Amino acid sequence: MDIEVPSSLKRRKSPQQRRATATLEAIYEATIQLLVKDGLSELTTTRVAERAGVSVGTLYQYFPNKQALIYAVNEVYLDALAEKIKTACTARRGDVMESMVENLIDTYWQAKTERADVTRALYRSVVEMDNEALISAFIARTDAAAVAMFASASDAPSTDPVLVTRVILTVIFGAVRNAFERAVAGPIDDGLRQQLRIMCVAYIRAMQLSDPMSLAN
Amino acid sequence: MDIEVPSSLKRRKSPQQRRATATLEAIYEATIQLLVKDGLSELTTTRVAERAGVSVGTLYQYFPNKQALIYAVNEVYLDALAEKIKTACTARRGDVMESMVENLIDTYWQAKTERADVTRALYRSVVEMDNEALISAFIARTDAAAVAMFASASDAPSTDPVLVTRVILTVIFGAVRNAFERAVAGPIDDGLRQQLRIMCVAYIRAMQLSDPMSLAN
Amino acid sequence: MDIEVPSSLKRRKSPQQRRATATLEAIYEATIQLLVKDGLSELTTTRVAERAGVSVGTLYQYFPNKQALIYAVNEVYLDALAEKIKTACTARRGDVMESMVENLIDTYWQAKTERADVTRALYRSVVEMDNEALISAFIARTDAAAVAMFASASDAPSTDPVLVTRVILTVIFGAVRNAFERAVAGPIDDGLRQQLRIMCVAYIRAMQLSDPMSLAN
Amino acid sequence: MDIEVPSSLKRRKSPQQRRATATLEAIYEATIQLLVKDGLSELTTTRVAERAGVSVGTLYQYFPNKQALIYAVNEVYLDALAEKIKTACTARRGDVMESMVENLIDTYWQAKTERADVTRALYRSVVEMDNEALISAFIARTDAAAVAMFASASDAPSTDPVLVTRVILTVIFGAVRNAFERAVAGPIDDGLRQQLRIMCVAYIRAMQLSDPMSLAN
DNA sequence: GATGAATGAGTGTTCATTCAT
DNA sequence: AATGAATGAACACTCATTCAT
Repeated sequence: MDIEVPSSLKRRKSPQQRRATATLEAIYEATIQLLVKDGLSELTTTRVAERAGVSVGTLYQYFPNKQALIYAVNEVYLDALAEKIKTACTARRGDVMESMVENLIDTYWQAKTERADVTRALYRSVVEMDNEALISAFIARTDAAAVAMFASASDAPSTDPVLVTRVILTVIFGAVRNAFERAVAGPIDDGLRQQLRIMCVAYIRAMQLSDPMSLAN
Repeated sequence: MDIEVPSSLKRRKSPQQRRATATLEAIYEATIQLLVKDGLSELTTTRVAERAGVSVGTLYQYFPNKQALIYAVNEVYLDALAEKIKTACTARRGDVMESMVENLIDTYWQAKTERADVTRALYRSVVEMDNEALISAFIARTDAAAVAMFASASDAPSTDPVLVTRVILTVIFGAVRNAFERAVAGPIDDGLRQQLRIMCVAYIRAMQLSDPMSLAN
Repeated sequence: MDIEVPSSLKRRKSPQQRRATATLEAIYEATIQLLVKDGLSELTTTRVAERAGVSVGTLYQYFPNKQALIYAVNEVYLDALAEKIKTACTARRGDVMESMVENLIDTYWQAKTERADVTRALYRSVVEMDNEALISAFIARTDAAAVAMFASASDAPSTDPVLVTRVILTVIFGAVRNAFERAVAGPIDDGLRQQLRIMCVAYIRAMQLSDPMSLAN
Repeated sequence: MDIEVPSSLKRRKSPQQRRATATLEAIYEATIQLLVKDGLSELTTTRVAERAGVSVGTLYQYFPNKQALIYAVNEVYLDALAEKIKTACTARRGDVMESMVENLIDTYWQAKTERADVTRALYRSVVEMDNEALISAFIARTDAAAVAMFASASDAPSTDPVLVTRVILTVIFGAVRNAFERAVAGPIDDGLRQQLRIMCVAYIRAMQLSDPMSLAN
């Protein structure tokens, strides 16, 4: 189920010096800016280096190839996103299901929405083949965090909590992405968020009702 | 709201002779096959022509540029998909909400799933800029069809049927896409479909209950 | 000195039927129009055929290749021009040198100027290699006509009439071409014509004076 | 009156290192050689790079496109030519008209004649559209230099010195070009030069005589 | 005779990547 | 370590020409 990070995509050197970190940062930022501005097809290593204020040679000191650069940018983005979700999930441990889902939706929505242009740009850039590993990793992490959270719920339905969790995440992640596609370039329809909360809550209740355990109460 | 089809993407000539139709068909098929096999980044016009058994020149007689080819393939795919959904929606007019959603989910799921590799390949190929027009058109058509269907439901909730419809479609389309991303290359988890039905039904019931009209009864 | 017309540039069939003549005419006209409008580099056989209202196949029935088409257009143009000059030269036989030159200048000037855009377009299109044969032929014909005229002059200088003639033609043809280059796109400076007349007349007088024969008088 | 140099034709980088200068030199030389050998229509960027001993990529580092390459070659040629003329004009300041014209003719003739094959090749290559800017610039420079020279003549005719100058240059430049066309591939008829001198001198004398000022003497 | 779809060699141009300085 | 000039494989696309209908 896990997908190995292809070794050809690994960063070349870890930035141990302060200068290196700054350079790396500049390269990331330049990449994202260009992705937002012109899209993946217009992105060239030369252009990235130029905007980052370094030479192509330097860029290649940090990344073995273009692919790895895009991979890294997505990795940073998804890592941060996964981290936010994980934090949010940890904070709600022991709560009731409903507030858990609502919080989950809000966290994800907020994260995706606050820099909509970047979100859109990266949605498009992930297409490249080997980035699948990234997505798998992201999904694995978020699944784990959410499963742990929901399992700790005081009103957790006994029926297959993993399935329920996965369904909820699939719906949230998917719906948000679709919302981005619907809003070609403009702002994301915020009405959807409220409905998503209603829907997920309704789903949880339905699962709780169908639960043999809950009948006992 | 509508996005014009960029004229630069229009097909060059419509096939009027039988031979031309066959040629066009072969080009579409070749494109899809290559997209499935090697992905968008490996797709070259020469390769497509080769596999289609025609010369590059011929390919360019039908499509003004590579972009237009990919556009056309996606167009055919999305048109067929939209048509299927429309037909399914029309068939269920006057039914109750629940069976409508379930049918909608099954139809879409079936369509996306029966040639999973093609679905995946096209999900990836749509990235290219101007294909947004296609997606917008697809969304507009399916929204319209679904709105009409749900409006005809005997138990339609009076509250904002357009919103409800849009939410449902957003969730279905999004969840399915996410499911494809989760299943890197393998088969799509069919368990999700059942849960999606449950969730949407639960959502509809919730909407009906919150409906001021329904309280009257 | 004479350059053979390369056989590969010969027209394929002589238009014996009325229809053929009309077609040929249309092709010539279309070629010139396109040359004027977009220049040689934008000229394609398909485009010419299209504008001429025939199929490419038909065009190739009349011309073995694109080169031959351009050759033919220039040939028609230069033949007509040479003919005009010849006629003008014949008409002035027996006249005095001065009025001969003036008439020659006016005739050439008029011919080149009345459709300046065509003149310019053809100046540019002649570049193509094999068209040199055309120019040589044109020069040979006009030289001959002018030599015959000047030789018949009542005040012809005895010194090398061929040389004098050639010089005069070289200067006239050259100066006019240069005038076209100076007037990038606008009208040709008509002041030059008057000066050209003055200059050629002055030259002739100078030649007559330096003439040993004339000293005798 | 002035024509801007189209920015698309500008050289990409000016050579700052010694090696770069050598490379640029090699590219120019290769272009001219190929132009002389096979003409403009056979000139391909690959061929040029090959002969210059560099890769196409390198060529494109210096020139944004093929057009710009041809432009640059012509520019170098015309700049050098204009410079020669300017120098010659400056040197003769204060002289009498006759020796000025004769010197002008000889200078131009010499410059055009010493590498006749290159001259011929470039005459043909200028055709391409935007090179008009070059010609305009060349004409402007030479006009200015010649006007300044003739104005300084001790026997300058008072009547419209600009017109006289322009006429003389038009005739010289034009006649030389026509001489090249007459001599398809062989050497240029040197007899013409002598006649050109006679003609221009005769013209100047005529202008001086017609001059109201000169009657006073 | 006329048509125009099909051909495919050929061209300009890009851009990821390397490596001498 | 950093640079950026050089590389050249690869690609999209054109267009003169042919030939089956």
